[in-house]
Amino acid sequence: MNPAAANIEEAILSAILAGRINPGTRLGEQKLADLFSVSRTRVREAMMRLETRGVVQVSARRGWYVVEPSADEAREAFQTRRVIETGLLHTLRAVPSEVVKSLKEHVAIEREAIAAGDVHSRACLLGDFHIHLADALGNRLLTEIIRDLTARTTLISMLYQPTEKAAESSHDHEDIVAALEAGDIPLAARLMDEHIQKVEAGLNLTAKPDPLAGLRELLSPSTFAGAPPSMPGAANGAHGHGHAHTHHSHASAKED
Amino acid sequence: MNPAAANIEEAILSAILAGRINPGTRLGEQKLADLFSVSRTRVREAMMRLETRGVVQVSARRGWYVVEPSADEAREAFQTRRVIETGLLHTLRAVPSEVVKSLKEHVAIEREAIAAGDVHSRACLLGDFHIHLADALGNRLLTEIIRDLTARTTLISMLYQPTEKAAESSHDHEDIVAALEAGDIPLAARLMDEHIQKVEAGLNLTAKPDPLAGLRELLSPSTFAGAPPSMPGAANGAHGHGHAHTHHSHASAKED
DNA sequence: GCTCACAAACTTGTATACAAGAATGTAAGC
DNA sequence: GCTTACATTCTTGTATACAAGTTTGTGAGC
Repeated sequence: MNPAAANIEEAILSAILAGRINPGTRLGEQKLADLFSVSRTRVREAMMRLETRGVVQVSARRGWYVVEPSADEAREAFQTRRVIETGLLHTLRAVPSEVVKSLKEHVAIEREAIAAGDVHSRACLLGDFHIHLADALGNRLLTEIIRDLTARTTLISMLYQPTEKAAESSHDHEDIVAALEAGDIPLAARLMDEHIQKVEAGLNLTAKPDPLAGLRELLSPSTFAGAPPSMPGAANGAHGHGHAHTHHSHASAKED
Repeated sequence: MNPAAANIEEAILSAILAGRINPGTRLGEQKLADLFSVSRTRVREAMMRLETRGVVQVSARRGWYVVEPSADEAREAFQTRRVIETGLLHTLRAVPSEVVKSLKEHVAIEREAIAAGDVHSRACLLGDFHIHLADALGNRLLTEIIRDLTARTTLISMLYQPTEKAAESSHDHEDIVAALEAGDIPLAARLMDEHIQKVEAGLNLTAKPDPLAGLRELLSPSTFAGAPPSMPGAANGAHGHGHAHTHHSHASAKED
């Protein structure tokens, strides 16, 4: 595969996994081409690959956009994750001690990031746990599948998750690792199942994603100070920033 | 997505699933472009997508080739299928009666094809069973993942499977459906696990795929009659077609 | 007769030019 | 002042031309 195109692909995917790119973000071909110092051809190649992997979409002659999964797609993604990750644990007969060890280390790093209030790496690490688990088994194919799925669920969380529950997720991870260490694989599988269901249940899938989310963010109170005078078309009720809307998107909303 | 490119992609994928394309087959850009009456650009688009999905590979300035999975990759693919398909069954609490019904119909069609000796559609249907099962659950994402995996395992079977075991596979399918109908989902999951393991065990993964398989086929006895006279470089031992080689590839070797 | 070096043909890799359409800005009409 | 029609600009869609490399074919030399 082309190294340059692979770089772009990987850069975008890992940015999504890290919660640095919001769903709905527009990815212009020329801008990416300039940024990576390659021609549009390469960028298009990377984008088409990402489209196949389900993380971006093209709108004809308008541009490439990071996907904004619908509620239905969100349910499918979570169901698929449950199927695969519990299936993974069920299939195992024993977990190698090195794997348990590296998972414990991962959880420790998670806790550290949470304790330190490091929102950014925390979000990244929480999603990474599952990838790490698959990776530890040495099945590259399965790892890649879970990685793509995690990118999806990360975006979903950013769209539908109203609150942060990082500590809780990390606690779940800890329990799963403990069960694995104790050799109680059915328990681990059950915990994993419950964990993913819990995360899904924490989402507000009835609230449709707000197509204006990006704009609203720009109009939030903190940025009002620097706003240009006499903003035209501020056809809003006068509640300052109120806007009774159940949904709000925030940068590092990833939870799992 | 581009309709023309999507057609090419789908045509190639379903040909693989049907066992009509052998692993290692070369897919020239220009030839495909002529065949589908599109430009190379579109063909390349489809090929890159298929590469992302793991069914073709490009060899620099030589061409695109249908993948020939290594023994390691074969193990990964089967492990992944076991994980996902048993996970799928384990996750279920109940199976809707319509799903059972459509699965029974599918198995009936399988048996018919086998009884009629219809090698071609039989191979296609056997792989289709699993896709059908996923599809019946209405999860498009999961269906697509299993579809791609099935393409992989089909190619693997064509490379490593020395014998045909179609009837056996269909019998397994029947048992699985029976368990589902009886509502005994854990049993169905166990049967599925055993089924996939059995298919994998039926492969000869120690025998390295023969890079000359395609050539050997062309030199098989049946085609010898019409062979051009005084074939140059027939540097073979004089055993007619013997060639003590553990592996031989045949067109419709798909088993599952 | 066999091997090796060179040339020709063929195939993918990449960039670029231009076409087609969408979004935006502008001005005329009511 | 507001709406609507049109022109402009920006972005992707597509094809094509050429570059780069691989394979095949040919002939000279031993």
